[in-house]
Amino acid sequence: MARALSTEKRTLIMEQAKKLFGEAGFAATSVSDVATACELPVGSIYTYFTNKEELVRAIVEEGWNDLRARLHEALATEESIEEKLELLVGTFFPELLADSDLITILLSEAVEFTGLEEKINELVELFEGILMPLIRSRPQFEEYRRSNLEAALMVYFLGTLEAVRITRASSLNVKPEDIIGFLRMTIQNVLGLKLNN
Amino acid sequence: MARALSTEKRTLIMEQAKKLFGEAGFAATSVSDVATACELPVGSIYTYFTNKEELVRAIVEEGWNDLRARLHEALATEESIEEKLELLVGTFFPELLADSDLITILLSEAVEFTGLEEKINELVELFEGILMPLIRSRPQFEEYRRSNLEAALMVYFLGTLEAVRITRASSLNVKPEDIIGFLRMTIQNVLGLKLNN
Amino acid sequence: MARALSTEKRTLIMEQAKKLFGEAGFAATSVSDVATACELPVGSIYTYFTNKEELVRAIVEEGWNDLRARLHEALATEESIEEKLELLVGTFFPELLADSDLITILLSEAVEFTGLEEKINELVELFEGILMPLIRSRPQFEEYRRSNLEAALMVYFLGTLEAVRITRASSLNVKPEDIIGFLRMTIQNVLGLKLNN
Amino acid sequence: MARALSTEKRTLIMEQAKKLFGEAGFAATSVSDVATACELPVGSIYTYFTNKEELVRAIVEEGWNDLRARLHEALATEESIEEKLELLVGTFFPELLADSDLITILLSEAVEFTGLEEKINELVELFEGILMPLIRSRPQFEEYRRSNLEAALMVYFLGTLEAVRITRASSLNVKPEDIIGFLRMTIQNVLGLKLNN
DNA sequence: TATGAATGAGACTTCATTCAT
DNA sequence: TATGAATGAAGTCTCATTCAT
Repeated sequence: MARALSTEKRTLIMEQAKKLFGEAGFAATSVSDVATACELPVGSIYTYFTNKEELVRAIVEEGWNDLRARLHEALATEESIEEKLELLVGTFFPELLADSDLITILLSEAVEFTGLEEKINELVELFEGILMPLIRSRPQFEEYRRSNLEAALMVYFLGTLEAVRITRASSLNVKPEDIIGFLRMTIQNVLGLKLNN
Repeated sequence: MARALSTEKRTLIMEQAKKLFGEAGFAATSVSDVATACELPVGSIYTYFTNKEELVRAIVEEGWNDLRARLHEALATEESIEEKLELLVGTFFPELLADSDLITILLSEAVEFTGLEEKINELVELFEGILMPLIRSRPQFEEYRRSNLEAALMVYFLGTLEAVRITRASSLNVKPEDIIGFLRMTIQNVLGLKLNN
Repeated sequence: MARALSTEKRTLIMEQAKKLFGEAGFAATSVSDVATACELPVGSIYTYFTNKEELVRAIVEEGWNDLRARLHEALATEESIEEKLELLVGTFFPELLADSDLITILLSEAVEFTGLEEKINELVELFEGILMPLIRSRPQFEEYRRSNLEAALMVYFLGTLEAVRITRASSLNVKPEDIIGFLRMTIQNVLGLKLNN
Repeated sequence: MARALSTEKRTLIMEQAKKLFGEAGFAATSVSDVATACELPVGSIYTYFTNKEELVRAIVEEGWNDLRARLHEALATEESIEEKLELLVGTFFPELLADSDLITILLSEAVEFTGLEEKINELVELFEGILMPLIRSRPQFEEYRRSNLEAALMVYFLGTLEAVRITRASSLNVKPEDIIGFLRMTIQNVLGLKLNN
């Protein structure tokens, strides 16, 4: 039998590519760059990925699936709205924000191969599902219901991601913790809930 | 005597390039593409701009300066916080959001040539300047002061821009008006101000 | 003891390769394409054939040998010139023309690996052998004898093959039957023989 | 003003490419090979031709157009069928057959980019136009009319071209003159005309 | 100043063949 | 014997920029 496709090699390629795409950008990183970083011949990249696009797609998809899987698993164990929101703000977002390469890739050029749109949609729907009972039960949220909860959630999510990307390689002194802090505060103030960190 | 460089040509180049960069992306648009769109020889691009980078830089800089100039001029005529905020939310942002090419360019790939960071900083500082008196005067905003007003503003601004970019070529049914609506509502609720549209 | 190479597999490979080489061309068909069409691993191709060239060679050689064997066998049972020619025109050529993949391979690119030249020579000699008695016996064929019977036969044979190849994937409404019809008519008119279909 | 596209360079590229495509085949000749033969950088090939396909296309088209133009011009000055046929057989075909690179290219792999089909069609129609009056006037050609004059002409034309191609790099002692001789003899015998060389 | 052909590095990708398993 | 991952040379093409005219 021939050598089996090496999971390690595949992982190595994805790691190195993610780093390079994140740091230098998708367009600015050549397949050769990736190969060099892996100390692998160029051809090998193509035994693991059909082409450059598939490579980004795989990076994003596997990164996101991983995050989502852990989120849904954790979510299943929590009952109250507060606990669920705390999970998002206390665990999911910190994890996501720590992965600035993934964020940069999600946000930049390759939107077409990256499906940012659908990922955001997913989060929006998840959040809506969590918040709906609350919103329905309180008349003062009427306005949110009528107006665009969707727009609001997009702004918060995308703003959070962008803030991390921009902040990253710049002199700005805003840190992921600050952003998480803001999100937590907003949830508490706007929804009138008390999260217990 | 040498003829002066034609302002018209320069403007034409910037317009066409902005359109192409916005629609297809900076990396995916060649200098020749720009020349073709202008019905101008490639060489001409280089008599007006040192290189491709300078061209984006100019597009972003002039677009932004224009926006900023009009904003500051208008701001000078308004006195109250409410009026100033209304100006931002009722005029500045709608104008900015209408320019989806500029937004796409600001946000994508070319961050390095684009100075998104400093533009956001500028807005943040402007906003802080407007809000500071209010925040100082009301103890319940204490929390905002300590925590990250900066982070908050970045999330709102960048989220707004990203939402427009993502929404643009996608099936999402969120529209610029919805986003503006959300911003206005947020200002009113969070700051306890009444904007009169 | 080592298992013998499977004849079935070898045949399968040759069939699929012939189809692909015929349809898409030798250069445009990769060894992997062949393997895929066979639902066989690439390596298998190389246990049956030294390399891609040997594969074409084998396809052509075996296809041709088969045709020739049947022709010679049949020819042995026929006595008269008329019967022999009828065999060629009524059986051999129709069979050959039905195999458009073989024809395409014989004629295209890979002439070097294909030995078209010698195949044509073979046919020419066979034909000359059949016709010589006739030609010698009739003074009006003098001209043919002096001039180039060889050239004539090459034109007829190669023209027939090319016509089938060209006709194949095109809008031309010439069909193999038409070509056979033309050959039969020509034999009758030029040689003054009556073939009885 | 910039340098004008050099006709000489374009011609040089076409000449070298024609030679290489003719000798080694289209697939076996790389664009780099062409560039090297021209002592030109690879990029330059692409300032004169969109891609490799366009290059063959241009070679074939210009070669064929040239031939055709001269043929039609000459044809216009001839009145009788005999003179017209003599022109074809005495001038056009010899010229075409002398250009074995063109013939090889026309016949091999690149049929798709080469339009052999339409070229043959053109010749067939031209010939039919010349012969029709003759055929209509003589009852013994009835058979030709019903059956496939088209098939016949295709076999003669394609056979002629193929014979030259095959003959070319092989040990066969059939020469273009022999083929032309055969064609002339056939015309005289079949049509009962006397061509005066 | 204006032009656009010229350049050549470098991008992505394919593929025949080998060889570890 | 069977497998199919590994390889790396080579192929086609693009493109920012220069510079002869």
